[in-house]
Amino acid sequence: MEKSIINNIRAFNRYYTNLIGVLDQGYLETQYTLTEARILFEISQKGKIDTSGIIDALLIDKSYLSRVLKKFEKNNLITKSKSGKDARASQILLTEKGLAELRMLNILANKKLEGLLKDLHSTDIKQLAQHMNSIIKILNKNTAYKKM
Amino acid sequence: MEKSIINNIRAFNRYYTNLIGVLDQGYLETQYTLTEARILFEISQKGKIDTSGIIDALLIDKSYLSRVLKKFEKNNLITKSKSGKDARASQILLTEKGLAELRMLNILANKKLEGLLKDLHSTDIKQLAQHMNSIIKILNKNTAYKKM
DNA sequence: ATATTTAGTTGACTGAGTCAACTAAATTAA
DNA sequence: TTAATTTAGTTGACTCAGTCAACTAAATAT
Repeated sequence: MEKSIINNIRAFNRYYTNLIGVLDQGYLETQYTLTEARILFEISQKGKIDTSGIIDALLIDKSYLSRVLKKFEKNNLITKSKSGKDARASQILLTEKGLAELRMLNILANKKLEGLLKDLHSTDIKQLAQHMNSIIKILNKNTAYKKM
Repeated sequence: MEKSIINNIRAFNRYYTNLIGVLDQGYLETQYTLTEARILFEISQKGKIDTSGIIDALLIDKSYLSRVLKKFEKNNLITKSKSGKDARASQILLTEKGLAELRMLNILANKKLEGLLKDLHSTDIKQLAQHMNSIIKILNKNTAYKKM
C-alpha cells in the first residue's frame, strides 16, 4: 500500500480527532457523558434495539452498558421489556422523557456544529457534506473494520 | 443553516467517531495511552515545541500534560531545556529513544489503518484521501473552531 | 442429556483526566 | 519604579468513565 496515502489518511484522522474532540466538549455542559449520549442516540435511531445491538454498534463494554441502561431506566429515559423471542434479551425503548433529553442533546450538538461552520460559505458547507458522504460510501464498500 | 446538511455532517461525525475508535484500540497493545501517543507525535511534528504549544494543539489539561511529560522525561523519551527567552517555559525535544518509540507507534498505526483498508481498491483509497484533503482544505478556510 | 455459547448483571477495581491552589517569571498599568 | 495582572508550569487530591472477571440463566449445538 502506498505510504504517502496512508500518511495522508492518518493526517486526516488526527485532524478530525481534534475536531471531534472540540465538538464533544459540548457534552460537558450536560449531565451525560459522550458515550451515554451516543447510547441514547443509538437507541433512538434503531427504534427497536436490544442491549447486544448497542454493543455491536458502539463497541462498548457490556458491563458498562448494563450500568448505563440501568441508570437510564431509573431516570425514566428508557424502558426495558423482555423480548418474546429470547428471554435473556431486553428490548430497549425510549420514553417520552428520553426523547426529550435526546432532542435537547441534538439541539446542543447542532448548535455546536453550526458554531464551528458559521464562517464558511454555504457552498463550502455543501461540498463538505458531499465529501463526507463520498467517504462513507467508499468505506462502506468494505467490511474489514467490522471484523477488527 | 440548512438542517439536513448539518444532520449529514453529524452522521459523518458519528461514523468517523466509531472508525477512529476502532483504530485507536491499537494503542491498547502498547504502553501508551492515545493521548500520550498524540503528545509524542505532536512533539515530533513541531520539532521545537514548549508545553503550552502542545496544550494549544491538542487541547489537553496542563496538569495532565505536565505529568505525562515528567514520565516521558523519566523514561528518556524527551528532554526539557529552559528556553532562553522565557524562563518559565520548557523546550521539549525528543531523544533517540523517543524517536524510536514514535516510529514503533507509527508502524503500528499504519498497520492498523492498512488492515482497515485492505479490501478496498487502490483507486478507492486514493479517492478517500482526496476527499479527506478537500475536507481539511475547506475547514481550514475557517478559523472558528480554534476559538471555541 | 450434556456441553457450549450468548445475554445480561454485579463486585471490585484502575488510571486517565480534572480541579484548585500554588510558585515564579513575564507583562501591563499606574 | 513598583504594584497588579497574566502566563507557564507543577503538585496534591480527587472523580468517575470504563475494564475485568465471575456469575446466572436462557438458548443453541453436540
